[in-house]
Amino acid sequence: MKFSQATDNALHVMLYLVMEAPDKPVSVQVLAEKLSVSQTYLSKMLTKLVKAGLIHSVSGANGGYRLKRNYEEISFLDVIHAIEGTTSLFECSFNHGQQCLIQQVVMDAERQMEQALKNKTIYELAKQMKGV
Amino acid sequence: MKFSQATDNALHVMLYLVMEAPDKPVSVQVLAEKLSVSQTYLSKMLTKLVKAGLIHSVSGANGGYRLKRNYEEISFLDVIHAIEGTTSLFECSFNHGQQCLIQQVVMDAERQMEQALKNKTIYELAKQMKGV
DNA sequence: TTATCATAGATAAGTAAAGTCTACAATCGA
DNA sequence: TCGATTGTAGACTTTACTTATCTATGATAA
Ligand code: SF4
Ligand code: SF4
Repeated sequence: MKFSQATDNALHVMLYLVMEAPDKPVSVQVLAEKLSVSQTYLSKMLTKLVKAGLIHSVSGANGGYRLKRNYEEISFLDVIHAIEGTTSLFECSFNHGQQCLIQQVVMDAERQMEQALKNKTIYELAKQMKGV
Repeated sequence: MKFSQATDNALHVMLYLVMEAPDKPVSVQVLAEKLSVSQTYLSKMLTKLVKAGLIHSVSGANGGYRLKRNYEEISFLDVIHAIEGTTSLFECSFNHGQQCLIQQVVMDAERQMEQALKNKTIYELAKQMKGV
C-alpha cells in the first residue's frame, strides 16, 4: 500500500512544467534528465497524463510535452488519478450489498484523503515555492 | 496502491471476534473457514495482530485467538497499521529537507484519511451491525 | 502423556510495478 | 519533398511484493 514511484515522478514533472515552462514544450529527454530516470519509462508515464487530458504532446522537432491552458486548475488528485487509476483502495472479493459498513468506513476515510488532494493545485504549490 | 487482502481479512476477523466471541478464544481453523482462506496463511496474518497487541493468542487445546481487554478501543487504523505497517504512503527517493512541499501536501492528505480511520472503532461498527 | 493449537522458517506461485528495446507515426525546418 | 527530431505503442525482461503452502517446533489443557 504505497503510491507508485510513477506518481512521484508525475507530480515532479507537473510541478516543473508549471514553474519553468508553462507555455512551451519540453522534451522527454530534458525531463528524464531532471528526474534521473530513463526516457522510455518516463514517456510511457507521461502518455498517461496526456490521455487523462492534463498535458499536451507535440511531435516533431522542438516538440515535447506542454501544459494545457487550464493548467492552473490541475489538482494533486488529478495527477494521482491519472497514474494510479480511480478505483477504490479497498475492494473485497465478495459484495454483500451497498449497506456493507466495513466498506463504508474505509471508503469514507479514502474520500477524506481525496478531498485534501483535490483542494490543492499544482499551481498553488508552485507559487508557494517561488515565494520562498 | 491498494489495501492488501490481508488487511481485508484482518478487519473481518476483528469484527467477527467483537461480535461473536469477545471473551473466549476462537481457533484459526474456525476463522479460516468463515473467511474461506487457508489456515496457515491466516495464522501468519493473525500473528501480526498479536505482535501489534490487538489480540491475544492461547496455545493448546481449546486455544485460539482472543480479544484483549481494551478491545472496545481498537480502531480501524490500529488494524490497518498492524498489517500494512506504519510507513507513509509517499516516499520519494531523495530527501530535500523537511520543507519539501510536495511531501507536505500528500502526507497531510494521508493524515486526513488516518484520522477518519482512527475515529472509528471496530466495536462501534459491531454495535451498528447488531442494531440492524 | 497425548491431542490440540499457535509459531516460525523455508519456499513456491502469482501478480503488479519498473525498466528496456525496437519499430512506427507525426511534425518541423530546410 | 526529405531528413532529422520527437512522441507512441507493443513486446519483453527484470524486480519486488503479495499470497499461499508445507513442515517442524513449542506451548497448553485434559
Ligand atoms: S462484509 Fe463488506 S467488506 Fe466484508 S466481504 Fe462482505 S461486502 Fe466485502
Ligand atoms: S522535492 Fe520533495 S518529493 Fe521531490 S524528491 Fe525532493 S524531497 Fe522528494
